[in-house]
Amino acid sequence: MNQLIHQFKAEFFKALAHPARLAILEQLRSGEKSVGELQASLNADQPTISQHLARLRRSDLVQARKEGTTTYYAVRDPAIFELMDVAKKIFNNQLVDRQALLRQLRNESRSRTG
Amino acid sequence: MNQLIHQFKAEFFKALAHPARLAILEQLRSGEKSVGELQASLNADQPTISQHLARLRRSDLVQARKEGTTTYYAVRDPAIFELMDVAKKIFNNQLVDRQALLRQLRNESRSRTG
DNA sequence: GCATTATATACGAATATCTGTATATTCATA
DNA sequence: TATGAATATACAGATATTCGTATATAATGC
Repeated sequence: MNQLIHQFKAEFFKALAHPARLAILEQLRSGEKSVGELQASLNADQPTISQHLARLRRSDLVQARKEGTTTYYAVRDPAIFELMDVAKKIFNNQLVDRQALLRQLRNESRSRTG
Repeated sequence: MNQLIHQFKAEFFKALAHPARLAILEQLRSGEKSVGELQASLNADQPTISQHLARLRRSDLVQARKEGTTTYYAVRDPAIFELMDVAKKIFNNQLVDRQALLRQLRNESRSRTG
């Protein structure tokens, strides 16, 4: 595959590569939220939230809708949640693997010493 | 969801957030590859490849298997490919949206001027 | 018009990541 | 044990990201 495509995809993953932005996307699972609502639920300060939202906008992960003075954000493509679910699955698999490894190490040390 | 979890997940996405690393993972779709093979197909220099592989190892995305002096790498969890496929889908959707937008802009300008 | 509320942007310092180059390690083999 | 091949690590300069703070914009009600 093309190097340029990988460049674009890397930008996409960079947009996801921050805890605050993942938290924002998680909040948006239940539908659109205003900046103020996001600010309250993540308890971060306002410019921080706006900056992360700008980053998410830059990669077209979210879209903004203005109503008077408040801006509502929503994810642009619900497939993003699908992506986050697969990521969660990978995460859980890793945890299971490590637990199995720990169990195995415990057993080996028991049979060596006992 | 917990801030610590988001921290871990962000680390995971950071591991994906580089064109060279995406290219490596793409190569590993067809099975394990040695460092030399990866180096050849991505045509990057050897320390670069090893460093990116180290980053992928750090997030447990790949596993290494040594055979004599060569190291073979493989993805640890095939769900990673599932993740990359979903990312590709999101990408394609974005492209479709932009094309539709362009078409719409063209039509509007035609009906205004013609 | 003025104050207020909600959100966005600017900017610099701190920190993290990347890139290239040099060097180290590990293994096989003569 | 000296050599070469394959891979890994160290490190420094360049670049990018983050974080906090200050300021700007935009809409609303008085």
